[in-house]
Amino acid sequence: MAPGSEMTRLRREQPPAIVWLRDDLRLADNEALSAACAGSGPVLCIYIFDEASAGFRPYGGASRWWLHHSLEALARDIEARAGRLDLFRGPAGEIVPALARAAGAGAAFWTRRYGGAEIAVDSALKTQLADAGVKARSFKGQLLHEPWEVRKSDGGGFMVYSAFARAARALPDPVEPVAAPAAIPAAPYPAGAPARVNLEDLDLLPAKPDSAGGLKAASTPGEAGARNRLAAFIESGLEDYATSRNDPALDGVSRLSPHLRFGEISPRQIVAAIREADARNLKVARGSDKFLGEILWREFNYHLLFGHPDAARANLQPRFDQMPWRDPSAHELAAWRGGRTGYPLVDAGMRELWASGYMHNRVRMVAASFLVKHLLIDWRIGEQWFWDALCDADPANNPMNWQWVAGCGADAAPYFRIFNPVLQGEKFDASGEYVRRWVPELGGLPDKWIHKPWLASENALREAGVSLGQTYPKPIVDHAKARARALEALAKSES
DNA sequence: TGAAATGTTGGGGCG
DNA sequence: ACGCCCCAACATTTC
Repeated sequence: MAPGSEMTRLRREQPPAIVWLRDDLRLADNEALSAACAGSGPVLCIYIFDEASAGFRPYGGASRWWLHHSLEALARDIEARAGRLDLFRGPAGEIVPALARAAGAGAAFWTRRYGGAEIAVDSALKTQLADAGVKARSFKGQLLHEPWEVRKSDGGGFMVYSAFARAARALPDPVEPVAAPAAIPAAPYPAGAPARVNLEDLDLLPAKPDSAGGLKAASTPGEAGARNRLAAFIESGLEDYATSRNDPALDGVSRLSPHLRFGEISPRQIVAAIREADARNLKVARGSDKFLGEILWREFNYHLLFGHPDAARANLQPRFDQMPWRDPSAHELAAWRGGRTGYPLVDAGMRELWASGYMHNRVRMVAASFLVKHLLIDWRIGEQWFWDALCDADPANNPMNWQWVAGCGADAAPYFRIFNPVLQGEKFDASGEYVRRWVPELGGLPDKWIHKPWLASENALREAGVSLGQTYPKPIVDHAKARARALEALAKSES
């Protein structure tokens, strides 16, 4: 048996394989990485920070923070297996071929993406690399099933979630996740290749160090953090998931969304872990089924993105193009963004978002509905804010969920389905714990008034130390009037 | 994964 | 004892 150093030497004489990591920042269940490591040559692991290619949407601030730490963790994990992660900045369509040429690469592998601009870059690249004699191959990894694998009987794509989910559930479970490669033998960095950058050069962290404080406290970006999060959720959250998921004060959801967004964990790994938990403990069946349904909402949103690459801009239902959105005033936009609308549940959610880069899903629906329906502001304005502020903002889920709330999406809530933020609060945050956590100036109010302080008596307000209009705002719109206005606007847009 | 308005039913107070 | 009314509770319809 040749000593390790001899094997390394022989391996380094072979042409290297490039693994282009994008939204799959993990070593386990990464078929592109495994394929590269299974070859006879060394491996060039690369990440390209690309906001230069046509149609690429710049990352939001919270996503940049997460990405920074995720790349940091990924580089460390790769180095622990004798590999190296090289970072680049610029248009991927130029960097990858230039690198392949300089390195004399024999192959290039990556995990598929589903946005319009991303597909355009990847498919052009595949052709270009093949023409240059480089074996380019893409893999499934971001989804359980490719959009073209879940089809209606007429071959078309689904526009209704329940039908999509039924079809997806009828497919065989995806293959078992593949293990992380034992070693990722680094190829020497080739002379004449595009210039590498340091992580710090990408400038992904906010200028004011303190503004990321809430993010740091709440999460651990990276593959190990994702794995721990999943294990903790299965251990303590899965059994009661079906009900706990609606209570924003509880730790009742998985909080895997930012890990999934950057591919630190794959949906295949999640499903495999759920199945295993099901087999081990019968009591989690209900929760795991519900959770699988949420994973399938994510799949559905990517399915829609694949069929509607312009969905971050264009209404999926064209009749909404006539919707008479109001020109938002700076004041009401600031009130919504800053959590000062006077509706405690909305304000708690918007403050959680700003402070932590996350918002509980139940509250996302209410806060989004408030912007679109109570303030009659174009959903795209809210979508952009969430894109900037959410660590988990991704090109499929963020636009599709906003369209769902606004009523213009696929299988959307009917436009007239208008959330009452008071009733939603009383139903899902009955104890007011969530509101008190994020809107502490209302903390002294009794449960009865915590979601509608403007109806409390002068006396109750005084005892709680609340002065409406001073320590906490009065509602910026009246619910009943705003509801009537929204319904009227819809009727107008349909006429 | 709505909320509000409207309709229906039945118990109980009351003359 | 009976009819009338009120209204809570639930069901259905509408937005």
